[in-house]
Amino acid sequence: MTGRRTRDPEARRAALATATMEVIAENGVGRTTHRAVAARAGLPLGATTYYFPTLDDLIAAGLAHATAMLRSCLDEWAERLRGAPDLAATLTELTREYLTDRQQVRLEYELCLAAARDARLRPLAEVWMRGFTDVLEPYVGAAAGRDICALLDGLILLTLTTGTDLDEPGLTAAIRRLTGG
Amino acid sequence: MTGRRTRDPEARRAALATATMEVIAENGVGRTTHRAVAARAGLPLGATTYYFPTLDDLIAAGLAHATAMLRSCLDEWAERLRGAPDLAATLTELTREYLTDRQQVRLEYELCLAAARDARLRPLAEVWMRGFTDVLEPYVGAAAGRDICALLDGLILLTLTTGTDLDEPGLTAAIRRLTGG
DNA sequence: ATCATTCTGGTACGTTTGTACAAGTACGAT
DNA sequence: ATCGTACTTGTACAAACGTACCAGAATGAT
Repeated sequence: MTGRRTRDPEARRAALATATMEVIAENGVGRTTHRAVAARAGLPLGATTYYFPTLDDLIAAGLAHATAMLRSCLDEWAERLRGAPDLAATLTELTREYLTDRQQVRLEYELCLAAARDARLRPLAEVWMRGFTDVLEPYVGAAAGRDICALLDGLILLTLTTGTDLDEPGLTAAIRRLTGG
Repeated sequence: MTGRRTRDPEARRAALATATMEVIAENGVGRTTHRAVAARAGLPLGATTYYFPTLDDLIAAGLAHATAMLRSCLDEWAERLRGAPDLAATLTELTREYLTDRQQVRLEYELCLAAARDARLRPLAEVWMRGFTDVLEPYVGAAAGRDICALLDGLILLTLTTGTDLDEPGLTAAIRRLTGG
């Protein structure tokens, strides 16, 4: 606790990671540049290379920050599911809420695609992929958990690419079927 | 049928679209450049801007070419399903085969993400999204068709990002559950 | 107070980028 | 044969790129 004002390296590092995440969500990994990140963070260009030697490092930091957000999102989901009387209905509602921030949703798929192309990023992508099935597992078992996760991912992708809305009753029914109900 | 040898504008246009598709699959939409496409097509740089005024046009042509391939892929799937005794098992087998070419799979998700970012590309993405559910609809109905499509998309994404193999028996069982069997 | 260290911010470099263009070549119509 | 049009290709250029670097300011240790 030093009460700094002018200098705060950790805050800068975090600000750069956040800004990178936002640029990735907006422009995609492939169009993420030092200058765009610096501008969004309100920091000079040199700050990006000072804290992250290469562009790949910067992007990895942005994606890591994104997975940290996803993880906290998962924690919230886990808690909401804990006391839920109707698992399928609750999952549907959570999905609906998740879809309100399309920027964030795009980010998730940017992460997946980046991990598909660069194996070093796979641990990050698995936080989301495996993390969600782990949340579901106690309720429905490992197999159904993975299936439901896949179903949600696919439906989210569908609404994202077609710009349509989620068919909530249909989703609830599908989840029930997958749980063997 | 003119038997040209030296000049063939349509062949060049097609070669550029194909090359663009390949570059997108390898590097992603965001890292697709005129020069990379020209090099892969074995054509001079100027050819890219002659046939496609801007980079966006070139990329759109590459994605359109990709959807054309996806459509023919869908046709093949439709035919294989037509005489299949066991729908779920056949779909699992088709998915397994589809996953052998990861480059092509990545391309599909590049298309989805590009469509999510640029509404003008949505008609292309819908060829795949809706096309597959249309193939399934006669067998399982519209709702289950969409759910199975989503399930497959999600599982394909999972295997793509984690680098793992498909759980074939699990997929077959999940499809059976979604069809109400 | 001094000093080594760490952080800051601006500038600079060589490369790669999208796009424009001009000079030249092939081809269909006449 | 010739002529206009369509195609070809190499080159050019300004902008943006990743990265390197340096002079200085702030900081903690002494």
